[in-house]
Amino acid sequence: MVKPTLMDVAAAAGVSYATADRVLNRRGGVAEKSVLRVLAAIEQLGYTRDVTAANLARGRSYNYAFLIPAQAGAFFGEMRAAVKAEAKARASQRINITIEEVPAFNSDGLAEVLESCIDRDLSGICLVAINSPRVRKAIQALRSKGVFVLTLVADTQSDSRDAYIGLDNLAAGRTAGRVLSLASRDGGVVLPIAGSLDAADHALRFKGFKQAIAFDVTVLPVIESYDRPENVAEAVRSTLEAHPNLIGIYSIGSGQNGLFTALSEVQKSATYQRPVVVLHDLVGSVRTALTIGLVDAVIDQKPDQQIARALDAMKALSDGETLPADFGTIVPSLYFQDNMPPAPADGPEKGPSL
Amino acid sequence: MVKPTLMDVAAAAGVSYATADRVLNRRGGVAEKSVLRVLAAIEQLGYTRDVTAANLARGRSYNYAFLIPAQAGAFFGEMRAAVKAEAKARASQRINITIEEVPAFNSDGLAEVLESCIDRDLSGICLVAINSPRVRKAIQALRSKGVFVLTLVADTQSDSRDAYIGLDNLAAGRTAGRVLSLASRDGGVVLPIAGSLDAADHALRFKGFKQAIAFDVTVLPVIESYDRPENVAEAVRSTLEAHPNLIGIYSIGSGQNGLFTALSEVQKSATYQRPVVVLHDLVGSVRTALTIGLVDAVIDQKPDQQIARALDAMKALSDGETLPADFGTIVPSLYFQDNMPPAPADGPEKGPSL
DNA sequence: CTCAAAATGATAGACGTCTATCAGAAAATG
DNA sequence: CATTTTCTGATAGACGTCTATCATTTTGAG
Repeated sequence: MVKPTLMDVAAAAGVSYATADRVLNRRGGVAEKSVLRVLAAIEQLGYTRDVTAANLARGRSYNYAFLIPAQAGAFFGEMRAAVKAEAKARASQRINITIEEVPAFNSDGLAEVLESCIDRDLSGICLVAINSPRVRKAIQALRSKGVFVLTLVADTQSDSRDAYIGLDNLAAGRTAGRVLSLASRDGGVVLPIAGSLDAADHALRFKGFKQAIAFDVTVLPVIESYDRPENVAEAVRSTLEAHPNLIGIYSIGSGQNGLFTALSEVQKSATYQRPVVVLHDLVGSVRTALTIGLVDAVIDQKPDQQIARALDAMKALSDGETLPADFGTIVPSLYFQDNMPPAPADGPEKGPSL
Repeated sequence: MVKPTLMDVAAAAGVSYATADRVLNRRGGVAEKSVLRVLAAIEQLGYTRDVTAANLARGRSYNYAFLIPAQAGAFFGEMRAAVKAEAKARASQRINITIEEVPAFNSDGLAEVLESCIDRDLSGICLVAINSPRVRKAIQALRSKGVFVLTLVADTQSDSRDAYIGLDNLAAGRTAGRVLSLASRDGGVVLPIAGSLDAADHALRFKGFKQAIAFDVTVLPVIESYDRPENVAEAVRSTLEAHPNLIGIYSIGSGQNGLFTALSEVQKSATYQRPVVVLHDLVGSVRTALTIGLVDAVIDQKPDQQIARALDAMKALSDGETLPADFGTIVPSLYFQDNMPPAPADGPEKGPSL
């Protein structure tokens, strides 16, 4: 009834512990027939190795590093908090996690940190990728040392990392399109605002958006705001002037503050009916805007789930497993003010360790 | 640089391992000042006990049972699959999970199984509750033996279990209301169909629905289908006849097949524009309906996440931690055909254990 | 049959913790 | 001061596995 140990397996197979161990850990030097008997015993008893005991014996612990952009933006702040929370939660499982701040939008800075990681005895690294030759080279160097490298949020070339954990941006855009289509049952005009269509993620979101938008809805030419709030605000104002019957806005990127400014103007003036607004990432300010009804729907990429997933992935890789094909794909979540998840708690101190 | 052990703590505190151990495990018989020094050392070194080693030494393993209704319904089938998947994934962490089939809608049957669990050396039980005195009594008996009891999907009285993991039904209803409000910008008529308003979850969903629905939208009297497909189909047909301009339908409960039948009739006849349809639980048939565009939005309670959450909760309780207040609250997910999560894989065999 | 090569068995020490026991030291009691 | 009581230290064996070593048996080749 109890879980069988390797001793039980050996006994069942009629061999010694040593031989069973040689088979289990592929040490070689075992006769074919013994291998088969051990494998059969494993199968028959339903033996699974007690990984915790194994790690204990091996003196093994998992060391992972997260490189998170040191950006003012709330998004990476939440991400960092999520990493800290997971680090605390997994500390007792022999998983050590460090967070490295990386200068934002700076491929050389990123590469430098990556290069400094090479002799740190890490088993895995998680980074928000920036595509540059030097970064790719640093990643390659790490991987050839046996370090698993995962990209998070933003990807590199798919053959230069072990996995990518990130939002399915096409699905995200499609979802936004669907919402605005729902809202414009009898046709209408909608405005997409992107940071820059040169950014792969924004381009993909926009593509999905157009795919899902209903045929009788007019999509205005996309405005590129370069994520500057004043550009966003200006775009909203002038579009509303030109199209007083504007039904919806899809804000593909950042610069949300400009959006909020313009929208609250609209809300005060009774001239227009406020358009339906869909935007990304349920960070603090967005959460507020959604709560007070300044915007309608938020597409979230669940940073906390991403880092949990990333850790699971790194652990699985470290344990020699292979990841399912779509393991890293984060399906976008759609939140209204009614189904917002609770804000991430800051310090849920758990009591003194038992 | 390495993780400190209890030995290190003892050394730092200037006491023996035995004393440090006495403090850590609250064995008593330690002088106040020694306690303080040990605690200080723990604090200073940032010591956390290696739980895996502790469990190993204690010969402790976590035995949990899930009681899942043996219902034909796809929902509990998915739930069962999710339990199996988690069981496999955690087998190597000294967590043993068994699934007990329980007759559906049968409080005595449930109670019987519960009663049979009492001498099974379980540390936790997870069940889909049915409110009956006998069930409550069985739960109490278990809890007084130190077994943690969690309710899943359906709750009992809140003081008679350790935690409830389940959908926030009010938020779910509100979300549905929000979607249909979005779809009826200039007012309109919508139809809610429930299984029975006597069921707490359906009542709560309906309440949320009414809360969130826009003021200029007319909500028809709720139809109670008792989850019978033919009733649902009939309700849809007759309502469409009476209200050809019906904008939306919110199916609060089950009996989805009747809904699909009626809807595909509508789709074929060109008489009406198909109303916007919101329903619950992304199980197989619903997934198909969403994919082919027979329905528009699905509110899901993420059974796989629920069972993962339940396991985390039971483990935390077993480890003497206390759960955060809203730990069991599952926020409803809203899916369109565009952001559906991948269907749960059946057998993602991982390679031979390392 | 002989001898080397291959396969197997036996076993010890480690990993970090738990539990238990026993002896000795320090403190409190009268 | 003698005697309890309370506290402390030391240590051993266990948990399930890994790694390593050495001795022994079996096998296969010549």
